[in-house]
Amino acid sequence: MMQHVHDKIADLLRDIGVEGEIQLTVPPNPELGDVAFACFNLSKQLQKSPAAVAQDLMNKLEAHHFERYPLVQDAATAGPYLNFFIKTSELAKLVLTGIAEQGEAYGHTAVGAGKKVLIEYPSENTHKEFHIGHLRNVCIGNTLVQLYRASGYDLTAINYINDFGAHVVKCLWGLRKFHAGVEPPANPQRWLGVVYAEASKYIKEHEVEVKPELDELQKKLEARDPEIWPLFETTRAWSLEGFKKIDTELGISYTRIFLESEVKDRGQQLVDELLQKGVATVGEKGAIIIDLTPYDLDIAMVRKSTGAGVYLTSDLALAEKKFQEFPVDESINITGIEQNFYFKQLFKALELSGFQKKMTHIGYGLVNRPDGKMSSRLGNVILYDELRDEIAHRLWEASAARHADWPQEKLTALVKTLTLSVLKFSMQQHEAAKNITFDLEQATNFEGYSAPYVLYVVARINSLFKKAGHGRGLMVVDYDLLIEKEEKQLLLVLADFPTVLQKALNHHNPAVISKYSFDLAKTFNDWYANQLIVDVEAELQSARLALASAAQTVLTAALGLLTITTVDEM
RNA sequence: GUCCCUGUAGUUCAAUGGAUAGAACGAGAGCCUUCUAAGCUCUAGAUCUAGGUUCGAUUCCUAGCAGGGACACCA
Repeated sequence: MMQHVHDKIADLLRDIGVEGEIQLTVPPNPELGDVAFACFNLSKQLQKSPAAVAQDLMNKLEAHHFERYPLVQDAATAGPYLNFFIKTSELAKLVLTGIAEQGEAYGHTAVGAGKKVLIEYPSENTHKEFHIGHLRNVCIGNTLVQLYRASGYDLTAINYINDFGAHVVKCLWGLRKFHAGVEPPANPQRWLGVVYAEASKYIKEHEVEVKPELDELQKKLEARDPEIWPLFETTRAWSLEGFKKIDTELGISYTRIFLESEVKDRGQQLVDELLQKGVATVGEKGAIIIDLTPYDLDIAMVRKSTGAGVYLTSDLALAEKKFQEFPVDESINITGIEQNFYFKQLFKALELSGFQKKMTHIGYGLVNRPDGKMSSRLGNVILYDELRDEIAHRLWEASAARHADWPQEKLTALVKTLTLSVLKFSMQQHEAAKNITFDLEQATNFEGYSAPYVLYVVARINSLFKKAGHGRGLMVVDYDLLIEKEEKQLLLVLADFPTVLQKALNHHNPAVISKYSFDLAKTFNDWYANQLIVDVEAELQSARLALASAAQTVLTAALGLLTITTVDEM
């Protein structure tokens, strides 16, 4: 939409003799104009000062130019810049009719039409806890799924669960050593995480003595030895059920779960094949490796000296299997950035094995605490359940205080939606690839850059319509009545949404959407605080409600991409 | 030791090489006899250091310092 405006201005600039690529930006201050054209490049070509070039262009602008481009109302120079003012009523017509026609599909494109993509997340580990790092993975993954689909891609989500690694061995070992015959508590998935942490700590401190036991246990597990297999299956089911519950709560829907245990044997076969082909070689202590040093990727181990597999072993087979089951053009993995190097190795190893599919790794930043990093071993991880319950508790207090007259069920429903919105927003409000510091106090502050701030605006707009007794159908709107500067600012923000969506996709960064939703809400609040919307005469009311409605549509669409549900009242 | 990422207000974060470096929280001062005050005004407050490239550097390059991560039997 804003692209359309820029195209028109670029056309106008060509009419007055500007050649080549035209880049337009936004002036720092609306007083200066709505769209800026910087004259630095032209100044070089023409051997004139940028300010003189801007002035020359300005002098060439005549009345008939503005007649031909009704979106452009006026222009002015400001030093080296030629700034354009957009006509609010024309912008309103363009933006409001566009949004009314497209609804929540506003901003969607077809750039990915005909392309099949597989996205793999959140890839939990059984027998471990589910903490807010995993939550961030889920939230970012969910949004990328929405973004790809909104851009026309045929996207399939899968989940590769690691149920067969050394972490499982440690947990099972710990269960037998410290909790033999113990009945599991109410949430066994979470309990396994505790046992894993306990076992890891013990193993770290007694490595030399217990190492042989662990190696032995891993061999038995991979051989499906009946001595350990039933315990494995029982406990794995606990984890899988727990994860399924969380996944459902957070709104993930993948079409297939791959388990490491179902591909590991094939992975071992592939290692043998790679040995024969000479891609893999025997390294230190008899471990099997792929030498990636010619590619500056060190050495990748594909089988331990004990004969047991590692992640890479299984990942080779997974790649083979998933492309067989899903004939896609590209496969995307979402994991923490600490695996960036590992994925470079994996992709190179696959390439050397003869794989020729496009594979992308998206690494998201870790979640740290204000007092340092989270680690299972330090026992300071923030668990998903605990965080959710704490946020729900604080939201309940705030909501109950505001709505003393609401029945319990209504409050419960509100708090449930708000809790998820807060969780999801807090995980996506900063650049995806960057580590973030998670502060509970900040996450439970429902003012400013937060989900409740944005949701509040949606509720406010509902309230406006309720007060006006006005339907949402296509209103007859006199766009000439929208003349206030706050209205223009709001229209400009609305017009920018399609660009924002593209940027978020290109950078694999949901924060672009979060930031936008906040900016839009803030721009609306500025208007709301300065202009009456309902308590004005009928025609003006229609025009303003149409604008409010568009703002609500776009806010809902933006939040929808973040898989955040809005509320009617709060 | 090698490689990757990051250094911006007290704190958490923004800023395709461009105009006066933006927000939010926190601090201080205000605004509900107008549509939801989970809101809105106003004030104070920052680019790690030293060089370089450029008309112009938070952004690009080099070096240093600081933090994080990864570097074959961990996941």
